[in-house]
Amino acid sequence: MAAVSTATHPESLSGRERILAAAAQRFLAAGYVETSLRDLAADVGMKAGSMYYHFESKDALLIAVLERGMTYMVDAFEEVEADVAADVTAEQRLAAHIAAHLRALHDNRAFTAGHVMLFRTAPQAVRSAVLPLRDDYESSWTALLSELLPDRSPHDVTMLRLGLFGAMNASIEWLDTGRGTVDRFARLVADQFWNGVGSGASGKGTQ
Amino acid sequence: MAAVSTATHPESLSGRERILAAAAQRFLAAGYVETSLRDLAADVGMKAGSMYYHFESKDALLIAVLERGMTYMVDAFEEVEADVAADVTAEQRLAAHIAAHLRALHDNRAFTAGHVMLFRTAPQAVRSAVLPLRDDYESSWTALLSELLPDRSPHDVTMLRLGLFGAMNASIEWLDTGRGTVDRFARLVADQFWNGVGSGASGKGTQ
DNA sequence: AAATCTGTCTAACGTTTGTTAGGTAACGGA
DNA sequence: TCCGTTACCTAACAAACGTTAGACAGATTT
Repeated sequence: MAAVSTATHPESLSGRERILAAAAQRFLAAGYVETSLRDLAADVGMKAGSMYYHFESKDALLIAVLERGMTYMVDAFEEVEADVAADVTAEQRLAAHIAAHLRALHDNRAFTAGHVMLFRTAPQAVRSAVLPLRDDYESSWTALLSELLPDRSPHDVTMLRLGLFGAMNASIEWLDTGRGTVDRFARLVADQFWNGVGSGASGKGTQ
Repeated sequence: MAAVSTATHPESLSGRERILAAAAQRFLAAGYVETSLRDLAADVGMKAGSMYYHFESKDALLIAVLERGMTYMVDAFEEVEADVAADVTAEQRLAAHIAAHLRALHDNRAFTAGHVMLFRTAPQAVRSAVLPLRDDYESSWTALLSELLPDRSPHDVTMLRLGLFGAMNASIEWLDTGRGTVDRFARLVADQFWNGVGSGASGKGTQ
């Protein structure tokens, strides 16, 4: 499990943690290149040069942010696998994972959403540094979906996973944070993904 | 630095068009800020200053790219509405729109995918310039889904649309271009969205 | 032939950027 | 008391950026 929630007591954190939290927020809001180290330093009450005591470069700072973001996601996935009862249906198990993914995404928005938004355009060196963790998470999901959908080809499973990721991850662009909202969207996605939207009866039963 | 392969007949296009095409490609591949006007000029065999004869600023160039991208999408939508037969089922009509969206997305990848990837992080002035066109497209889809899913609340319809957009648009990050691949993914998305993935019979009937 | 328009180039400007070298105050252990 | 470590600051560096003004060749128009 990773570090503490930075949201509450910013002044009690070490310099390194404060930089990390501010960086995640600014990177997500404004993008990596458009965030200057001078602005970032001002956020935590430092001067730009001082941050090189904590991070060896701007790229290293981004790597730390992206890695923490992905760690949150991996932890959330494993937690569900550990907690889920043995007798749940496939639909329930999938719904639990969808809810966990979306909660992790919005709870530590700066880091996790940062990862989703920034990975693609990050410098090559940064991408390959973060890739292993990312691959871990993706293959966890692939394994899960393969197990739940035994009749589907591996190729279909991959595409379904990518489609599901797209639907969930895009929510960071429009979904207002708030547990109620996130959980509601999670139920909608899970129901839609499993039962579709066309059948007259939309599984509102689990309300 | 290496020059980018410009579309088909680069030398037959006007200077303005060549700049536009190269900009769309570079913006998508590398991002807006990380693309310099000097690199861009080199792509079309010019010097940076010369491009100010065609565009009044870098922002104006981005606006032109984003607007063209969204225009492609709007056109694709209207074309389906015009062509679709009167007696098709709701599922078929939706499938046609999904296929059209995905085809438009991948056919003019530089512009349309550019729009999807770049809008969120574009400078405020750019975003508000492109917003009207974007809103047009989104409300077309909202209207369509409301009509196809009369039992759903407007709020659910909006969320379903956003989820569907997320699933489709994320494909520009991983789907290898190629008509066959795109159409196959379109069928998968349409079937999954309408019928879900849980029912033992996965509507492979339309193969 | 003269004048105008078109499309490009050169050369520079002011600004901002990531990064580094060297300094300094506070503090804890020997 | 001396020493080393921790955590910051100051000041500067070279490079890259968007943008502009002015010049210039070729075509087109008058």
